Amino acid sequence: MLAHVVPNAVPKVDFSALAVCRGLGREAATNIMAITSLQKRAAGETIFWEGDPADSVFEVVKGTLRLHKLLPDGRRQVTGFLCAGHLVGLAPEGTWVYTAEAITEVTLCRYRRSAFERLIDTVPGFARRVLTATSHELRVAQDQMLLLGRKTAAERVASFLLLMAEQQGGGDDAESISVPMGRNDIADYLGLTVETVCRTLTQLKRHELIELPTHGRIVIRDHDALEALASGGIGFGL
Amino acid sequence: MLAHVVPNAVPKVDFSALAVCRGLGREAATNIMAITSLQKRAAGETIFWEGDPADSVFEVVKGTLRLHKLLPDGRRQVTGFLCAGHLVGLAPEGTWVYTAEAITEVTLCRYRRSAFERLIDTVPGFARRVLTATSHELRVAQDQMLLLGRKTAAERVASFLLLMAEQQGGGDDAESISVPMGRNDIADYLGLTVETVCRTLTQLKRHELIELPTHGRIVIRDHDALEALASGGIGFGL
DNA sequence: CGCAAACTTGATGTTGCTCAAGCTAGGTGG
DNA sequence: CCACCTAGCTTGAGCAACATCAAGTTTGCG
Repeated sequence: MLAHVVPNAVPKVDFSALAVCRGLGREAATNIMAITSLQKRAAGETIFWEGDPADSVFEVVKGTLRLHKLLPDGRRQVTGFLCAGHLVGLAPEGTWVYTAEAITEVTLCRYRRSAFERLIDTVPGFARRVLTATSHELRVAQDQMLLLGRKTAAERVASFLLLMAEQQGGGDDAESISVPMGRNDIADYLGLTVETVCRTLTQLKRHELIELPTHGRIVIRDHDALEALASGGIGFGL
Repeated sequence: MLAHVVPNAVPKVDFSALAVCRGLGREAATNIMAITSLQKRAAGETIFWEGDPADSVFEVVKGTLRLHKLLPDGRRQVTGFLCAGHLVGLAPEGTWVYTAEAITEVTLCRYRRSAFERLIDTVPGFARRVLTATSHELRVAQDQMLLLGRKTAAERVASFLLLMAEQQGGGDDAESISVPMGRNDIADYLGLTVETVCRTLTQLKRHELIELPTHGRIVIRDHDALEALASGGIGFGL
């Protein structure tokens, strides 16, 4: 309907499929659609920078985003990867507290923050949905704190692979998962270096827990062993 | 020690001073007070365990809580310290995702979750307040991810001291901050060992950035230097 | 005053980082 | 269509930061 399309024309999108709309009535969904605009960004583009004024809320419609924070000397921590259905910018801070970049080509749905906040106050059930989403992010962040503070390199990589597998809602055996982010991104997400991530993946391959068929794809051969490894169980000499 | 107290029987607590009430009208505050119960816990007591069913929301009224997660082999990550005014248990998960323990003697205000959720849906502005609080937790968690993933031991300890100082809303010079948690807790919060925390504190003392007058108290002598250190600036040979 | 728990300090060990060098895949231009 | 070229990936050797192990030392409490 009133959805503004910026900057590239984006073909038919089913607005009622947007995550923010799920479970809401037709009228509420219409309210939301009325304040959206769609954007398409190429892989590698920056959506916003840490420190910039934040007047929008984004929903990822398609593709994958990477969020990160920097130290003055350039050390980087990736705080999360967002795939379709995730919201970013819910915090009522005045400025962004991380930088967001597109890993793949990305389609975003943008809401003006002020309008979004009005919805929170007026649409029944909407606040609960947003609160649930934020709480889930917080829970994930706490799991990541355990990983970063206390897990070994092998445990971190195993945890990451399982997280990716789960996100892609796979069955259990012989999952082939898509890994759109580069080794550098994985390393900065896990608090390791590229080299350590590579070496660990190679080891996992050698032990036949995974396969590395092509760039951007990893096959999980032994889900159970990865789980055991991820939570600090058996070591496999890793 | 499990002093379960009916609200009205505890005259000394000013309910309208509870964090959840701030900014709400008299009627809303009355609604909230009607669903509370007060608890007092001794230092060292566990409030709830990771994995236990979570049917409550707690507000810390007095004292300090410690939240942590465990790996099967006992490695521990402290995910946060909560002092007066903080809420815990907002996530709509069925079970607790961390363990909460009292560091000092603690006074808690307990809300039944179902009643709390009804407030979210019915009291104007309440959902926003809760969402704001949760978003803030998330922001803090992301800062901690940067710390755990990318900062050196000295940077972590400096960051921690500044965080404590800020929480106690001090002025800038010669702050004496209260550090109720033990070295072990600090270590598990920062992803270090007790020994490393001790050594680093000793070094900071040697360089006259801090003083260690008594247990449970630290004096910040050079706030600026600590800030520089915390964000990876100058090294001070640390 | 004595005791246990927490803290501090020292000596040694190991994980993951740094630096350095190939390797591979995918994209580009001839 | 193929050769080249570059960015990203992989592997290796040596090293440093922090962990581990092992004593002391202090503190607070009974």
